Amino acid sequence: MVAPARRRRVTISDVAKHAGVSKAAVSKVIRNDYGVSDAMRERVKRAIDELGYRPQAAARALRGRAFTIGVLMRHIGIPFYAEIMTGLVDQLTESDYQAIMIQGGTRDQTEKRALDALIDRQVDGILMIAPLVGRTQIEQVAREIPTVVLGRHDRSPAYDSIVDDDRVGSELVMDHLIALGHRRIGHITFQQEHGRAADQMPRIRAETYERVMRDHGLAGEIAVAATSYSEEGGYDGALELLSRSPRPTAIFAGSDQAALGVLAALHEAGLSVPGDVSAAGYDNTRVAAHPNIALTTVNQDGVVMGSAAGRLLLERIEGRTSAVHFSVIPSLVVRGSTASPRS
Amino acid sequence: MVAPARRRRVTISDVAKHAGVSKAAVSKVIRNDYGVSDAMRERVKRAIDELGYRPQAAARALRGRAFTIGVLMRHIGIPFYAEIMTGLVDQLTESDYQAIMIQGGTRDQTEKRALDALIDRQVDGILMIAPLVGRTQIEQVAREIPTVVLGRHDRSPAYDSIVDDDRVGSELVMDHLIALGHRRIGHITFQQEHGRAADQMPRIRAETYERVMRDHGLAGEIAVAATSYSEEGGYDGALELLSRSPRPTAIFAGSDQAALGVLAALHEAGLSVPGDVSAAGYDNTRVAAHPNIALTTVNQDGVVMGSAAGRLLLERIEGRTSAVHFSVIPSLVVRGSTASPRS
DNA sequence: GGAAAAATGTGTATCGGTCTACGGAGTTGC
DNA sequence: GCAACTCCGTAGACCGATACACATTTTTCC
Repeated sequence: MVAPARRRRVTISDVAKHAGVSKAAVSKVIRNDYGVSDAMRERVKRAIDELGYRPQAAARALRGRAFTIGVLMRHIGIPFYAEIMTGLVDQLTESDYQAIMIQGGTRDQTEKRALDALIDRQVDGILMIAPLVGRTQIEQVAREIPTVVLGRHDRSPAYDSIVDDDRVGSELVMDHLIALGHRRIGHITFQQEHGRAADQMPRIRAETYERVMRDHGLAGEIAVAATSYSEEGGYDGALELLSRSPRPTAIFAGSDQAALGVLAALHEAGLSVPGDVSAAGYDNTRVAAHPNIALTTVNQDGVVMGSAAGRLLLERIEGRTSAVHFSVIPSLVVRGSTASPRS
Repeated sequence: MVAPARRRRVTISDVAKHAGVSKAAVSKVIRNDYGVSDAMRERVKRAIDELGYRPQAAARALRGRAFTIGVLMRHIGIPFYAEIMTGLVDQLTESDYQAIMIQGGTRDQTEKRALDALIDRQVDGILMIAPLVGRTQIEQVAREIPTVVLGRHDRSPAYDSIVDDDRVGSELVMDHLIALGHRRIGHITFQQEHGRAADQMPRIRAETYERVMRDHGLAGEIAVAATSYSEEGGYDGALELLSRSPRPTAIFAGSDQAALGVLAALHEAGLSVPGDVSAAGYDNTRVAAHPNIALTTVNQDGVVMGSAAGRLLLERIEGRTSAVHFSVIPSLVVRGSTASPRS
């Protein structure tokens, strides 16, 4: 058994010595800086290969860039976030930047801690996915680090934002249900913990639901259960809505997760879908397509959103200061969970 | 509109000046080092609070520790990984360490790149979740950085490992199916790309399946479809198994994802579950519990595994060099997707 | 052919922490 | 009362890169 022998990592000095040039020259080659002859480049590159040198991010960060993009998300395991990451990673793969992720959790405080952790690690850019913290806090961060916010409808000159057009998406669902002949349509929304949530996505979906109802003269039929976008939230919300009399003939859940809870509640109540009650969600998560679920839902292209986020971040890192707001138009995916109500 | 005015971050020197002490003293207080009087500690802590100082990880990393744990995973959006992270974060929350995640993707090469990215970022410890790279490569990493591997059955003195006992889990499923009276039981496994996969989890599950079949005198009924653990893999594998004549009365898929594909294939083929064919999975993912799916599966406690990973990493960082191998005993969750075959 | 300009390479301060070595004050022991 | 020891605080080298200033060589242009 060999002793641990934790041998020292190869540094830029080693490369310089091995190539017989200065540290500065090596650094220039690495960064593709101006003032390097072809011969020098060749020579240094060979030395780098021979020694297997890779620059140390911490040292670079201290002086220049860390070549790191930080992604703040509530939790991994959310299928839609995975799509976003796919787009982001795809976009960054051409560049020298690497994406790292950190979980913010569902509480203001833990999210703040995670955000600080990213800042302390000197990331060059931050992508916040549906952050909880207030707008002023985001702006404060954005003043120091290029920032892109995904999934919030408040705009700011300090950062870029990417949203799905939740008004359009919600209208698609509602128009579909109403065209099928539904009138008693319930909605399940997410009751945020803190602050003025007016700009947040659940609020937009809920408001659009109410507006469409009113536009069709169904103001009296409006029924909103304010729970959460989780499966439990959908379950509880469905129970609440089903307890009304007469009960709704359709339920529009603000997220697919919640819609899964709705389906579970309907199943337990012995109600058939879509025979007794139609159900629709939002997000077009993977599982919604499964034939045992077959959920009508709204598709927002997470991959496109993620790759846009990557592009915007790189632009900002390169120096852009004007804010860009990017909106993705969603589409309706009709499946077996919706049909005309029994007359 | 105010100019960007990107003001300089508060550094340890600022704190030292503000408190009227040396940098070294501040550093000692931060690190809880020996040789600090109560008065000094008090004074420095107040200065830190007043200035809102937070140490910069890059600078710390260069000389000491980065207080960062890196987690390498194939992809986020896998529900079981989310459980692991919950356990890990929970364990680390007491410490000063932060977990960051990075996606390795499904190819050897991209995973290597992600792993290098973590190393370049000077993480103090690495958790590899079901890594693709070979054992020798892992050992090479582990020689330099405390490493815990989750989900691989090969052991090494160089790193700690955490596994679900896949033999036990697979036996639970198989014993259950056989007790119900099934004899023609098919299995869907994951055909790894590279190398000797003997120590990898899919292989263990497949081997256990075959062993149990043989033990019950069913060697002639063994039918394995080698596709992948994804939903597509399950779908394709199910089609392959169902094309046999006579067709199997039960399918044991190596993962819940694959089992979802099996259910989809059965649905499309017009076969009822569990009437015509029983189906079982492995992982007890969230969706398996949904009444529309109701999948019999194996539960492995991801939270426990994640928190164990955190504990082991912290221990190694503190200096432990002996290897620890942690095994979690899974349990069977019986749901509606399995029943006795029609006689 | 010589001055100006451009190209190329090097020396070294610097980023923000950590950590070792050391100095001075206070305590203990005999 | 003096040596030995402990305790507390500071100075300054150092980690591994970047980037600025500058020296030297080469090219360009009349």
